[in-house]
Amino acid sequence: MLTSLGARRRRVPAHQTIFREHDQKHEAYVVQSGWTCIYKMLPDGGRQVLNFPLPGDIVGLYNISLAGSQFSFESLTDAEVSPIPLAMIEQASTFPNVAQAIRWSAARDAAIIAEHLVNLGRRSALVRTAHLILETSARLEQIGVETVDGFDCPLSQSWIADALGLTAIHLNRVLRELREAELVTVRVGHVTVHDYDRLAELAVFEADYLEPPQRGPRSNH
Amino acid sequence: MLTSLGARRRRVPAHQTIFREHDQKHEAYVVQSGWTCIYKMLPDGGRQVLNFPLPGDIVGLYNISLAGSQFSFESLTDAEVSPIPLAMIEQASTFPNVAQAIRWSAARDAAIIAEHLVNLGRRSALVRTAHLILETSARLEQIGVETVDGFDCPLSQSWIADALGLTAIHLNRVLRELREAELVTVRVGHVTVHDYDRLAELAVFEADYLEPPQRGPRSNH
DNA sequence: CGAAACATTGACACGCTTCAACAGTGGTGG
DNA sequence: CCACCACTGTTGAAGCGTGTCAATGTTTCG
Repeated sequence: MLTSLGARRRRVPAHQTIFREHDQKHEAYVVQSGWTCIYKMLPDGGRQVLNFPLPGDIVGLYNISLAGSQFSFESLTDAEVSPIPLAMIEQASTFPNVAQAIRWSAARDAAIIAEHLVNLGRRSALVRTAHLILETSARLEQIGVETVDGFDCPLSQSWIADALGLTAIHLNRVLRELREAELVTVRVGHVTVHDYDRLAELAVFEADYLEPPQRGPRSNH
Repeated sequence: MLTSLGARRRRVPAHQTIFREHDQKHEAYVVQSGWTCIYKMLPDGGRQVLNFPLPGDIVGLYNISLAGSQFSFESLTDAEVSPIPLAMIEQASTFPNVAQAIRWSAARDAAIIAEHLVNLGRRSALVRTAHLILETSARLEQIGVETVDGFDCPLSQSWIADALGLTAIHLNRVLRELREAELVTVRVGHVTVHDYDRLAELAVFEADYLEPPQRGPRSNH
């Protein structure tokens, strides 16, 4: 598991920046506990959240290949992260398991961000809000969180809105609509899913892009 | 150079699908010539373009780490692509130069798609159209195309609109606006840049995310 | 307790989509 | 060779989804 990559653990209080856009080359991190966020700021003060990395996710893998970081990384709750030495990534090949784990993580991140792109480009506010909720639910389930009727979620409406490319005000209205349709209720620290099936139908949600590759019969080669 | 990765070259006529979303595990490709496109389709017929891979770009690197492809890959013009054997990617570590090149390509792709996410989430239609034009110009310049006053560009307004999350109709109006502001003219096969500086100012365009890492003094480690 | 962050609601404006119509262009087959 | 068709581009009018501005309630936390 990737969570075993980091020998050191660093405790990070809530709402602290771990690295910032345009920072010089530096380490990658594995999130060990807590909720975090990667985002880009615009000159006009706008903010676009790229993803909410959860425990087990690697952040900043590509910082080592670019001149500087392309986004900021911040804790949303109290969290723990483990720095991954640059050398381990550049020489990951000598540890095939590590190399495989890193490739899988990178592939999954790319798939998530691509899905977010589809979300912003081609889905209505209602549908993409539903989609993000379901994606988050599926990711939590993958790391062992019980999500049958919902899940604890520390995200404020501002953060969710910044991930969905909406204003917080409009997101609030969208959440009301989802609540009044008895699909899902998003409250301070908790998301309650009332009707998973109808929610998934609304969001046209397919979780396949989050799943690890099949361990079954290998393809031809 | 990555363009030397592929021993075989495959000619592909315009508007041909090279691989499709949900296809089983298969090879990655290096684009050798021509314009191509990666996109995802929605059940309602909507289409979101993720990127327009150009010569030198690697496509489908992550297909090998996921159960199936997450997007479709198609030629927009007559093109040439070189398949990269799966084995070469999985054992890239034994060829440090190849491993480094692949990491760099993956990092750049991630940076481009993240920038597209910001584009869709937080910029107006006018600004993000300008941004895409400038990004394309910068990428062409990197591969040796002369772009001082513009560049040849086979993209139809439909394709551009599907990359920007707009309708083709609205994109048409946006292009008219850019033309009437004497910033840039987008025509059938050619983009003419009238005033690069004002266009870059409008788009708040910073090309740093496209640049290779500095070869200068290394950071501390 | 007080302050700051977060959530909620209303009214209004505007950007983008939708629907509809038509022109230009290139390719194809009769 | 030309008529036709599919695709692309262009324009107008109207509707609606989302943003903006403003105000108030609510929760959290020092």
